[in-house]
Amino acid sequence: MNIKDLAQHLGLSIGTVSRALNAKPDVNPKTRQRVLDAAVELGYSANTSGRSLRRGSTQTVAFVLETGQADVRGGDNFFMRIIDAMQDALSAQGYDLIILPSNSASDPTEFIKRTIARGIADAIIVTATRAQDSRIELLLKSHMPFLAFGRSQIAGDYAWIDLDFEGFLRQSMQQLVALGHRRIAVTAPPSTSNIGVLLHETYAATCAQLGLDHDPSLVIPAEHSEFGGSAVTQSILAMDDPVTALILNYEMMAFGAYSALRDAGLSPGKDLSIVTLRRSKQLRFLEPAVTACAIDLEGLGTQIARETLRVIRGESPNAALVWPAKLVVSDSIQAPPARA
Amino acid sequence: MNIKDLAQHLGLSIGTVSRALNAKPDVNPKTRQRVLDAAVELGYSANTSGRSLRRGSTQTVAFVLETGQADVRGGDNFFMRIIDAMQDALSAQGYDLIILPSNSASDPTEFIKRTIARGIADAIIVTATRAQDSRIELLLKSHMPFLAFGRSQIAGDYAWIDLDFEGFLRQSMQQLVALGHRRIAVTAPPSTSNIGVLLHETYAATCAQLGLDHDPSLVIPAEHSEFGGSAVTQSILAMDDPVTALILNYEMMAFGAYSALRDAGLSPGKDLSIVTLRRSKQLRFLEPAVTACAIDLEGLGTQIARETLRVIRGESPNAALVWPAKLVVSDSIQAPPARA
DNA sequence: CTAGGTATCGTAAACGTTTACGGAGGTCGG
DNA sequence: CCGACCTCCGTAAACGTTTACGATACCTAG
Repeated sequence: MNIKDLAQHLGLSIGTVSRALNAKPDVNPKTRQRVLDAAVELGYSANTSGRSLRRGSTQTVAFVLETGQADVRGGDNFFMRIIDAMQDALSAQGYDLIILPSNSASDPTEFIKRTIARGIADAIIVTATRAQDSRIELLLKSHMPFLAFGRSQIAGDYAWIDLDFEGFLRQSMQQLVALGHRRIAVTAPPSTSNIGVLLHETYAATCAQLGLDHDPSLVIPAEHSEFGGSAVTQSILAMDDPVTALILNYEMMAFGAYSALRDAGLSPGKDLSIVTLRRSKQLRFLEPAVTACAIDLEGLGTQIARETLRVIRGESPNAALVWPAKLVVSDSIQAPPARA
Repeated sequence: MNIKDLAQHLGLSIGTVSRALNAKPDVNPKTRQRVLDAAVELGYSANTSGRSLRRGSTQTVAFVLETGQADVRGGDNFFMRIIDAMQDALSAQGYDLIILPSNSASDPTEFIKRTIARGIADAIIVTATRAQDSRIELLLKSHMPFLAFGRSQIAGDYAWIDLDFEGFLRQSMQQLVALGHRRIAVTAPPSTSNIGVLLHETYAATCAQLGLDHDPSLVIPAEHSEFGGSAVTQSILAMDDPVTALILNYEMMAFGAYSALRDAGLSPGKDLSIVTLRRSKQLRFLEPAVTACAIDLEGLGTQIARETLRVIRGESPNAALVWPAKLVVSDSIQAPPARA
């Protein structure tokens, strides 16, 4: 079912049919309607290869999902909810969204290079960004329109959007200090990563602001998993100078933290206050309810789509965008226990 | 960076360059190597549109992910692990994998129709199949190579692969009966769905086989979520004639079941035996450890990829394939409590 | 030495679209 | 009544590949 078949069936030339389908001006309204009717009747859709070859654009946005990342595997499908919203926003503008799984077996940078060269999409969205991210350097050098979901330390004029880790940590610490906590631990990725740096800086600044002693060793590296949560909790319980609150930068760690506390005969909230980054469906089954941020994932998805389209169209995009996270307090944070 | 640029840079014609890149016979081994070296040096990859337009095939498999389904949202990224393995198996054969998110906003059948017409992939994999699935009818009618991940009641010659729900239920009931259970409940989707029908039939057959009274009302419809798990548990606890074991056909329901039992002052395993479909990472934090099936998701992914390639190549595929699920017994099933 | 064969490469057509350009017919003002 | 303009449509080139076919140079057997 080509455009040629469609044209023959209508007794028209393919040029006219194409113009009719693409709403070009110089075609008789009556014939245009005839063409449109025949198209839906015969189930014609323009062949993607032919169209994008001629147009030089694919009308497609590629979302590169690093499937090996812990953040993808855990959680209540964080990414799927974002992608759903992106899909809606993009298709409203005539764009398609495809997800490209980049697994750990292949080099992420090579994957991006190949994706650019193949010309499969008009823009690329990269996730799981790192501080020194060669994918971003590559995208900048190749002048490929792209958006980074997650910040990086690569200099240059490009758009990125990320969650408000800073606001999350600041709000958490404020709440905890208001309850009387003085020694607060927070998990972080290794300090070489950009999130790690950000959390360290924010921790120091907030300590100063709230009048806490700043002990950098309380920013504790932890694996992004349930097991990371239990490991960091155990290490905290073994400390000489007791910590009374723990802030987790990945929500699934809460499962590990709760179970480590129970194994030690302690109860979350009462013996150790727990805060985690994002409210997710699974967390609702933890008792007491865990204090976490409400993050509008659907809004985030549409925002990502919008920014990406602006990059494609060459409009000056919001170069840096921090997506708000609003802390919702529950019973997992309480006043610190009386000193033994 | 066209093939033309590459050819000019090498002082060759584009025909020769193309033949060299595609390992065609009539090209000098020395020039071939020269071409390959220049290609990696200049970062050349064949433009997808041009190639697939000429070839008539895209060397791409599209995995249509129904992002609105509960099974996608829950779990420890069931699909991502499958997709990872598919990716490896497909790229080893020179194929690419793209994921097409089909969200609830659009009609799934229209989405498939458009995907076919656009000619974006050589084969389509559909998920979240239903008993009467118009997508499968459409794919059959259009002669598009496809594979259904999940069974359906649509007649026709097509390949599908699905988890072994039947074996799961049979193994679970055998174990439970061996422990002394006589009244066993099992959750199921509405009986109009194919899984619902399958579970009903298997339940009846296994009851007969094991000498249990067959009470069809013990196949209980339940929502595929944590809340579905707690709802069904509560309804069981309210029964006059007590049920001593509960089999959950979706793993995340275990969270709900455990918390409902705790709320009633009961303990899982001791007061009510619990079995669930799949071992997932999150479940490890439930106490006692929940009895569930080990399912080789990576193997499943490679199998899906293999079958899809066979469909594309017109080789007779394994039309129907049930992927094994092996029950791993833990402390969540125990002998039934003495009758009060 | 020549005819035929082989190895290697260039040429050009084709895939399905879009779009600049031109042409035929009709309308209208002078 | 005639030239100018507008409306509508067909023609053909172009996008980047692949591949059938032909061409050249070289080699070998007779």
